[in-house]
Amino acid sequence: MRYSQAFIHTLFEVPKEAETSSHILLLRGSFISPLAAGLYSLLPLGHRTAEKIKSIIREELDAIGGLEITMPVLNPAELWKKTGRYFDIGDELIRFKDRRDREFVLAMTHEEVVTDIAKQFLRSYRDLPVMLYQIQTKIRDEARPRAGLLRVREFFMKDAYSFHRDFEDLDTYYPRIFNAYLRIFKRCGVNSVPIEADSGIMGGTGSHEFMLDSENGEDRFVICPACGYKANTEKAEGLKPLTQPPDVATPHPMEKAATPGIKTIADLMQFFGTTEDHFLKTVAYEADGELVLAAVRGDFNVSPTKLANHLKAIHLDFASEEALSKKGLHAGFLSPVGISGVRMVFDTSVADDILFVAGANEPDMHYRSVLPGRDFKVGDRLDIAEVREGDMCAACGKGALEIRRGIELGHTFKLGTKYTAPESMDVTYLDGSSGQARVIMGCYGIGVERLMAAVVERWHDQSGMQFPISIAPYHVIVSPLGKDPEIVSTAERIYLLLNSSLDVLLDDRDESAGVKLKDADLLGIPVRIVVSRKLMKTGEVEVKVRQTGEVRICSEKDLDSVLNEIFESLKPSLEGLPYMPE
RNA sequence: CGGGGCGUAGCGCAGCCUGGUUAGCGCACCUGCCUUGGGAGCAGGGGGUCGGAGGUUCGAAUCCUCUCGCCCCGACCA
Repeated sequence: MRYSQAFIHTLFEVPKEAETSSHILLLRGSFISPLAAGLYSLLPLGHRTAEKIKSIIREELDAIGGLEITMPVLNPAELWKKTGRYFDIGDELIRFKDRRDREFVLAMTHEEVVTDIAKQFLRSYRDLPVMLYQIQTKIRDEARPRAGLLRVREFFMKDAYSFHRDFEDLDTYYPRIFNAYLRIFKRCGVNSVPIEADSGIMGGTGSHEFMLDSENGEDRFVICPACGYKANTEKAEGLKPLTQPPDVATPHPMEKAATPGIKTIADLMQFFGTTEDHFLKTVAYEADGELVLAAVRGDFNVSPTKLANHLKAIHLDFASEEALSKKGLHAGFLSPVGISGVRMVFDTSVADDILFVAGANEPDMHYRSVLPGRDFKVGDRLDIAEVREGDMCAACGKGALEIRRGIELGHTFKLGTKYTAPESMDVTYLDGSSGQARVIMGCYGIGVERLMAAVVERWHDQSGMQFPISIAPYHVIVSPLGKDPEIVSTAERIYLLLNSSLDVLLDDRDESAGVKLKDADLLGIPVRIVVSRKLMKTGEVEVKVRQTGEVRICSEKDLDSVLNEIFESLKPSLEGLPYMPE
């Protein structure tokens, strides 16, 4: 392709709305064009890269037996009501009526539709397992799109769904997807970190997120340097040792203390002369409308995600003043002491050997020397606390957990029967012996544009992007510097020679050397071939590798072998990541 | 949804506080000459409902009211 015909319109200046490097560079390189908040057009360069990512995804999924399909984005609301998601999902799901007044939604994923297909066609154990996937538009009315392509409202998602005769088969199948994911990201030029994840509203029995370690990521995950445990902070568990030894040796009886106007933990610490971890922090939530009190040790915070999961709640929110006063409770002085008729959840940090300071369930009053078990009843203790940087790893007890930011590149779920259950879409098959059995599902997603942006986050420098050869819009850019006939004809010759086997961009513009070189750097084309007057004297050309900065000067006839060497060196290593066919 | 910032040419900005010719600058774009190893030079040129609506005024980019949009932080987020 000739540069002058390629619809490339680079920007010299940084668009004001962009702050993240991938956002800035994709805009400056004219890969994308904003339409509205969280909506982008993919321009020719961005489109080419997205298509290359899609091809890699297809190759890897086809290699493990995946079958590509296409499902409609427009879905009848009825289907989504059947699985309950119509009611469980908030404003993120776009709903509307058609001209005949029938309710529709714009699909944000396709579990409903694919399960409907499964119900129609999967009859016998002979039909299982099967994996169907598509690369299709997803629409989500995100509360806050951000960072260019990292979080948008409409995007291409590769969504795959597998169907199995039982959980064992799903467990056997899952590593194939897992490995294919590692291969896909690796082939796109980035290392992904698989972490244990919360499955959220999707439900199910197990889930992994594939993260790219990145400052600009919006997710947080922990990593244990000792045992390698990795998990989303929404799920990760740390040990909860005390900063001071327990104090049951002198089990003072509980006593009430007036604490007029003292509200913050800091003030209370001073008032009672004790440390944060000797307070009992009680927080009120409404879980699907029911008032719930959650108690953690004072140095922890309640994790809403963990709490919601334990409660199997769809909607969890801080309790309103009204909900509290209906039960005669007062925010700021909540306590499990003397409470009844309200559901309580205790964190594992609420230990039996600590004399706590706790609220008194009346204004301006606290108790001191509150002993769990003696002064209030403790049921099961669950992990509902947010993990903190430096907490000891609960998996090995040896490592201090590190918290990292990451970009979620992909997510895999063992769904189980969430969509095939009788109360959902009720999908069964004939198992060949005892009759009907329930289909077990898994689902697996990758955001295409997000992956593109993530690769740019990982691969760029001051001058611009540094695309991995596998997903670069063009493999090679040929830049003739100057208009001498000899320079032009050499560049043309090289272009025609390479263009039959590679994606080549010929910078045929009447631009200064500086402009051409700067643009080549900005666009991040992996290999640049410069033809210049300086080099013409010896009949040579310059080959430069964008990612490494490596420069080779070679004659035109050696170009082929030099390029072969370079391309070989740019291939990602897939060592240890074999296909896992059936 | 809460907090903050910003809307003037394709991009980046000045002008606004203190209202007053034809709204200005750099980049980009077009024409010609010239130049070709790091966003050159000279000359000429096109491009604006100053986000929108209403108001104040003889007169509004500028003052007032409302409104829409975009970005950032947080909440939220199959």
